Amino acid sequence: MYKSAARPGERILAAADKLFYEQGIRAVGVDTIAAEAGVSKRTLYNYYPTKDDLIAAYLTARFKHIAPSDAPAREQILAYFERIEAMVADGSFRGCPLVNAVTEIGDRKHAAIALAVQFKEQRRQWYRALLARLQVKDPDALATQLQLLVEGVLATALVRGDPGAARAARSAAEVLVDAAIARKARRKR
Amino acid sequence: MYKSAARPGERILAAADKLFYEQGIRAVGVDTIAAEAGVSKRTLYNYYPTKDDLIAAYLTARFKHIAPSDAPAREQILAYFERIEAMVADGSFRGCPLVNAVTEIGDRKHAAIALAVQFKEQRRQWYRALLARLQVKDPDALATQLQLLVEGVLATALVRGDPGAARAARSAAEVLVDAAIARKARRKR
DNA sequence: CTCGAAGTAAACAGGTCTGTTTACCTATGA
DNA sequence: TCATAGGTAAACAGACCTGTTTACTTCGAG
Repeated sequence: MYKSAARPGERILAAADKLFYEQGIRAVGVDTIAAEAGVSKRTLYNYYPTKDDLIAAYLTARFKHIAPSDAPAREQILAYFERIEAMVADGSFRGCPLVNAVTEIGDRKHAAIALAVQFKEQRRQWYRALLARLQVKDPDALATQLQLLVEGVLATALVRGDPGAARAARSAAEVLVDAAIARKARRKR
Repeated sequence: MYKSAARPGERILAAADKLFYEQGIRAVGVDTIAAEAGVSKRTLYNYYPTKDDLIAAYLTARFKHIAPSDAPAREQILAYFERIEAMVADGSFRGCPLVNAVTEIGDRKHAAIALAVQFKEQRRQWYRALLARLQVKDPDALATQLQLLVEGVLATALVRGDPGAARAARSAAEVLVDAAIARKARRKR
């Protein structure tokens, strides 16, 4: 490994990200991560005192906010499904890291579970805000439904390895959103 | 453990089912399963020569066909979401065993992955047949979409532990199915 | 130039895992 | 009666896990 490609902390996190995601949190030992990062185990434990700390850092680092955009709300929502399709299609897709972590961890009090709940809710609020701009009747409920489609795509693509599910989800989202908009229009009449 | 509650083979499978599902496949060792079943490790390995065999048996045993019914197709579809809501609500829900297995296993050639793909497809065909009875335009695509909602509920309930997602999925399914039926009717006009 | 921070390599402790083996026990049917 | 199939209990092999420790090296700032 190239010693000075990046600082040790970053190399460790990059190695953990790669291995945890590809093989699973429980399947990868810290020895393997240290080797992949080109770092001694001592150094690894210097940066992340326990494996759980490294897991939490891995999950935290993976999720950033969606960049806000001025594009029409309906297009933003549908574009998100296309982004997911691209993610799923590139071959290395192995499911949602947060859901996987919840599956693998078991202990409901682990920091990773709270992180997952928090992130999923944040994403749901992103939908909710866009739907509010479309003035649909119940943006909260519809946001939940759109997110169910997203989670469904992630799980299905994990099992089947096929990005077709993402397209199906996009068109389902279209139907749901347009039905909600139509209902609003009908109400206005 | 009561020695003659059932035959060893069944007791082992019951113990594996409980522990694998509650704690995860990787989290549970064969020692633990043998102890829970009240059986020596020797006997366990007599019935299931490797842990992988036991995993495959666990997953196979969990999934039965849906009992065929003469109820109206639309009602059957919606009732399925209510069954899932009940599953999710009882507190011990820990996600879909097949999806969890795929997450935990990693090796795409493991028998469990083929089992998961096969079962999910079988379930999708169940939807497809019901939708064909409703004479919607594209039963195949809609079947996929309904299944995305189901998978979404399972994943979301795993993370959030909340059965509300199942109700949201039910009403989304209602909108999707009714939109497809309406489209058919419009075509006929 | 020297001192200290940060790194390496490698062994170690104590635990768990899968799977095997040994020695013994017990019930049943010929 | 007694052989045998099927069971128990417990130790064992060999691998891998997390986390610690020891002894040595490298390098940059004062």
